Amino acid sequence: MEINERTAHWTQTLQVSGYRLTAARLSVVNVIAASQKALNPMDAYLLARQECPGLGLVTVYRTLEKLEELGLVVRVHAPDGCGAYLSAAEGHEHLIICTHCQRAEYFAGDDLHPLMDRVAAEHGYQIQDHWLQLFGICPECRENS
Amino acid sequence: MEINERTAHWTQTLQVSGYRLTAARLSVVNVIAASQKALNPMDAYLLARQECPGLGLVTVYRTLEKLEELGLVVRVHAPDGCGAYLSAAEGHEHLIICTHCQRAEYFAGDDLHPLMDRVAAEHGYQIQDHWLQLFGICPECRENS
DNA sequence: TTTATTATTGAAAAAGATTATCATTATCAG
DNA sequence: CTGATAATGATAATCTTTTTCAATAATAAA
Repeated sequence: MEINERTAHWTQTLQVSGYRLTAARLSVVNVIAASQKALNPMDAYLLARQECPGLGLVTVYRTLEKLEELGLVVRVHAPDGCGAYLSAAEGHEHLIICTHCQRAEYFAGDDLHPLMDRVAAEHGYQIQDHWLQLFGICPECRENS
Repeated sequence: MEINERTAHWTQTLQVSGYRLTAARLSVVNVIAASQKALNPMDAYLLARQECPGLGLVTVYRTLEKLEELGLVVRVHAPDGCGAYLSAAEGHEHLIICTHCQRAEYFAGDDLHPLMDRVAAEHGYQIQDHWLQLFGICPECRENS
């Protein structure tokens, strides 16, 4: 999705959901929607402050919470931290994350449902969700090292 | 692996690695090695205190850190928390975790290497690691609800 | 066994990250 | 414009994890 399209979608969703469009909130929306990298609250705070100088870190936390609740962003879990956020995928996709710079991309994987059904049957679990994530070094970071 | 076999293996590995075998450390080893569930430091602390009453929470953190460094336990990441530890699998396997009770089991999945190679090629990432985790309700928790 | 070395311990404090409180401000419907 | 109130940012409070440090206990050497 185009960045402008994404920010438009997010602001509209916020508005439709009864949330107000404030300068602080929009600065966080812009930063996250435009980022190719998973950002933690402090990252997002430092970037968004360039657009909204008075911004408080607490507002970043609150905005991320709302965006997640609306399904617009997802929290990214990685070996070195679990507090970063990324624009949500369209449809369910899997993630590949750069362990150097947190650049993340979605990919459409194999259909895991046969596997999930098999494991569910063999172990007796009722499966609710799954994660498939790859970790590695992105092309850009490979060059810079 | 049998629990006794596992604790023997862990204590031996600790010793061979130059670590001392203390009552506090062994109580944590016993608790984690015997647990079917992923335990966070506080869980492990409360259980291990039954065997070693004077135990301090800090020692649990330190012991888990060493066990992880030796590859004997792994840190489990889940939507509701990323600080729990589980006995490591023998060989690389994937995880299925109960979102109610943290019971976790390993399973041998499909070979993901073809997928990983494809994604690596398409996105230009040099892949280092991957996670495949399923989340659901274990048989026991299903009965109790 | 006894002793010396030093890794380990637990308590307390510190640091970091996240959440709650609250008076002030700003958005938006009317 | 104006009023209702959602949202803000500063501060404080929580919670988790790490650091510090003197006392203790495990191990190797005598």
